[in-house]
Amino acid sequence: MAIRHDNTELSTAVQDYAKAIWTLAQRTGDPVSTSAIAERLDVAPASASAMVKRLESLGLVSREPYHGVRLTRAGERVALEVVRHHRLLELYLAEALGMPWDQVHAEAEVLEHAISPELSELIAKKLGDPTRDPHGDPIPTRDGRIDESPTRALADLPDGERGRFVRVSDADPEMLRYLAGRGISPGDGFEVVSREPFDGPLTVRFGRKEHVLGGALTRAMRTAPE
Amino acid sequence: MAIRHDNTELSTAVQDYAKAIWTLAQRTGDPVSTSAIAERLDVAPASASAMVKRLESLGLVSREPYHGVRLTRAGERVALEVVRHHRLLELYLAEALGMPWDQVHAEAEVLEHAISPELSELIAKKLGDPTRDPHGDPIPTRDGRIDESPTRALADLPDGERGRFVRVSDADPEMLRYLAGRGISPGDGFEVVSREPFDGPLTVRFGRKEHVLGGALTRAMRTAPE
DNA sequence: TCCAAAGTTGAGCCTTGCCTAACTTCTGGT
DNA sequence: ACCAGAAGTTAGGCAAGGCTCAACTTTGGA
Repeated sequence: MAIRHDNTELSTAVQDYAKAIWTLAQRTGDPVSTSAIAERLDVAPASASAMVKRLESLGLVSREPYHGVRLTRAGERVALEVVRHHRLLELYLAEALGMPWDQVHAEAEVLEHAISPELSELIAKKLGDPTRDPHGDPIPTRDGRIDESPTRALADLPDGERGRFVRVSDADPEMLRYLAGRGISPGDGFEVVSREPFDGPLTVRFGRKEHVLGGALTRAMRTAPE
Repeated sequence: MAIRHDNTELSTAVQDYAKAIWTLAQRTGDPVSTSAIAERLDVAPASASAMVKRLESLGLVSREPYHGVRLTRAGERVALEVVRHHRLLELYLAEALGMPWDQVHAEAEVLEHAISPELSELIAKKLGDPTRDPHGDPIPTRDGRIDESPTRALADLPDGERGRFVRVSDADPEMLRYLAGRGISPGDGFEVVSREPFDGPLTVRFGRKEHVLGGALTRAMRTAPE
């Protein structure tokens, strides 16, 4: 039985499902529910159910009917390869080609399915085999490993807590623009100065400057201990 | 009636048909036959016939049943955009990323359908808005113009003729490797020293060195007057 | 003028990916 | 311990995209 080492024969839909399942499994490690997949990919639950069966027949997931789905090692490799492509591309487009940050995600979303493994390695080499993309997300290695130290949402930190802002979702260009406009980037240290009650804004100091940041934003911003 | 300025909504098959028709029309300018398209794309004539009707309904070709097909201006724009993408990508992959020449074509064949107009312009800018790709093929401009000065096959030149080797088909990696290995590149001047009869090899001088080149090769090598 | 080659049409197949509707299974609150 | 509602699955279907073969029509050169 041949083991698949190349995603090129998998439809982009299949790759997207693998990626979605991987992402959803990230937080908890638990099996991923059909409805979560359906919601994330914006399809009907029945469609997700059917596609998941397809992935199973491809050996990419193991499935316990009614109890969710997990990626097999093969499925994880597929997902990590897509994620690696995506993050390398984001970094490359922004850094080597000067593409505006808020366009980078959409472009990578398409190209991640189109580039060959060879090209992705050339890009990685050109970038000096980076381990993080511009959003602070870790880049899986060629052989399917990834640094997944857990992070906490900025919104969940108590007053006075210090930490390092490590990453922010790449899916919302607005946030990127907003943070970039304020000079805040992944890697920066910070201290939570104060928080308003009832999901109110946080006041956070980055370097010398204090910023007042709203709820949606501080929930998207992930932090690590200093 | 909206004029389409973006290929992204056209399937890659449609784009490939437009490109094929454009390429086939290059030599003669005459309408392109169904069988020529079918052969080039390696499908049955009936398939090509059907697809061509689809292109017609998209306004990309005008068709005279039984008498071939021509690209409309809109169709030509589509084809030229794909060709521009392809050639920019080839150049970029080879030059900026150091991808081996013989892989460049296959990679570009896929990516030409995936990159956004924005990315293609960033690439063009990075390359200094080049007018020729590594094979010597002219690169269409953003607005759909292309330098199409006619060329002659090296094989067709008489003894003693001088000229400039301007381009070679990018479809055959073998030829590229072979020529590169001998230090012959598009742009080089040459003189035909002698030719053997019955489709025999040509002896051609490039700079100081004389090379003996076979029929298939010298038919693929296009030349311009010095 | 006639016939072979080229082109077209018709019928159909297969894959992908999605949907809705109806059914089944699970789960938590009483 | 039960059962209602939530979550998941199956069944049936549809539309688009591309392709095939077989049979028919048109064309154009000998």
